[in-house]
Amino acid sequence: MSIRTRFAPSPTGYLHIGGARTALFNYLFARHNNGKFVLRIEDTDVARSTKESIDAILDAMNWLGLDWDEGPFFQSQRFDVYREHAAALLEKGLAYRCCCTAEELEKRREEALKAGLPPKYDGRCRERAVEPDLPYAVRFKVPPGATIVDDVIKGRISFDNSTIEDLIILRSDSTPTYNFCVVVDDATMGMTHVIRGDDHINNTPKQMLLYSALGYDLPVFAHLPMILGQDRARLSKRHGATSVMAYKEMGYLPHALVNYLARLGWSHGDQEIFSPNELIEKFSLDSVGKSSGVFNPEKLLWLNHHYIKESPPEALSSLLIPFLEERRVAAEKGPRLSAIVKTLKERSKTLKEMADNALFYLREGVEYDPRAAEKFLLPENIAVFKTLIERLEGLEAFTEAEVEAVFSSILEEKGLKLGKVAQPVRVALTGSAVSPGIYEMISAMGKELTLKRLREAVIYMEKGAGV
RNA sequence: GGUCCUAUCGUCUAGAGGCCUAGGACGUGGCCCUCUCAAGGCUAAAACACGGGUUCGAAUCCCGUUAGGACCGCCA
Repeated sequence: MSIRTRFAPSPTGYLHIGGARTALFNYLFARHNNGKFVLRIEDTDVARSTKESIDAILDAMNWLGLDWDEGPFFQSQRFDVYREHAAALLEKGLAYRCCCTAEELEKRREEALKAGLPPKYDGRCRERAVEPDLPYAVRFKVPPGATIVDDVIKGRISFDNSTIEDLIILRSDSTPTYNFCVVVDDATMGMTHVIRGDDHINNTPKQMLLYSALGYDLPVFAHLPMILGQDRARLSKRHGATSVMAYKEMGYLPHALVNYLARLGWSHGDQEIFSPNELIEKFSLDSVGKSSGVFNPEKLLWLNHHYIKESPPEALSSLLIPFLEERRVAAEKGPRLSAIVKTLKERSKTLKEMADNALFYLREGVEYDPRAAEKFLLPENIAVFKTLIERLEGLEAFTEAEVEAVFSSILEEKGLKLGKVAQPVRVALTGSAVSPGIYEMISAMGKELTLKRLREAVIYMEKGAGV
């Protein structure tokens, strides 16, 4: 039988890190097995579901490259299917009408909690003979016995049915609830494997009971351990960015996030770096760990830097443009962007950082850092600068090698160390005492801009000499 | 409170009874390289939660303790 998995987010917010990993594992498992990966939107809570959330989730899935084969299916469009299933259960006496009001139930729950008792529905409508003329919800009649979950990741887990309450499957407005929809959908959509967060473990026996009441075959369950924040509590906003798209905005590469998430809870020996295809090829539920893991932004940053270093400058350039526009500099005007990017890859951990580092290349004038100027733009350097300008002017291609040759000749003639010349030139060209390597930077900057800035620096130094 | 899950360096993890004086990676410290900053190379510190078993032998199996976590909605 062909493998089918699904990712089923509820559209009540953006796609977060935890959801993305669940989606990724479902995707990888399906792809690895040449199966199908289905996207389903769980929007039965009409009040909380929004179109914006749906779009946001789809955008994030696309950005991560988690393409799905079927869907998105919407539960809100399948209410008839759920009602038919509920009617069948009612018919067979496996479900019943409950007239308790939400307020009553809430009150009883609080009292039970206060008394230290399990806040479980007492089943008072279960055996009632007559149906009063009142609004009702439909509850599933949980049978006695025990339910065994054979989880691929966690192993065998046993639940005593007496700890499970008669859950509502249809609300009093006749809309279906989560546990019921999941079962009906997973069964009718032919899911072979249900891979989800282990916060759903306690739902699993309820769902299994529903499968059997409905007469459907069980899927294989695989419960992924949670992703925690630094304080080991479930990952949430207060731990920092949890939205997938926030990482895009911070200048992360999608595959860096994917690689990071894959290794959080899954491993393949000592390997850390996986290409997308390698992930598909090597993924297996057998090597998913059981214990929850702490989200580590530093390691993600390292991976991002790794992939920036590996990426061709041309690809990076086009990704960088939106970040440059954000900073109101036009990339087209400056030296060729990919030449710039090439000098920045080693020292930019994110695209955002790279955009900041690229500013000195692209802005009109140079703004000297006072401390750097004070230390390096000294009158004694005027002569060297003039020689340098002269010789650079004579260059044709302005390659890194040519530039280096010019520096070498001057250094040798004047008996200077490179540092004595490179630092002042660096400040002259960038305004800062920190920058990419001097030859590569000059080459990337191009003849015209380099000479312009060197000449401006000479003027600056000449003024300083008079003071 | 009840149900359930989990437990190897600070963090992610390797480890499926002897290969473990426990390996890799991130981070941290040091050294090297060096035109600054990076990158890179080398190196150091750093862990089997605890207590009982089982076994010739346990990080690995079993039990208990402890500690974390999740869930207990007419939310999903």
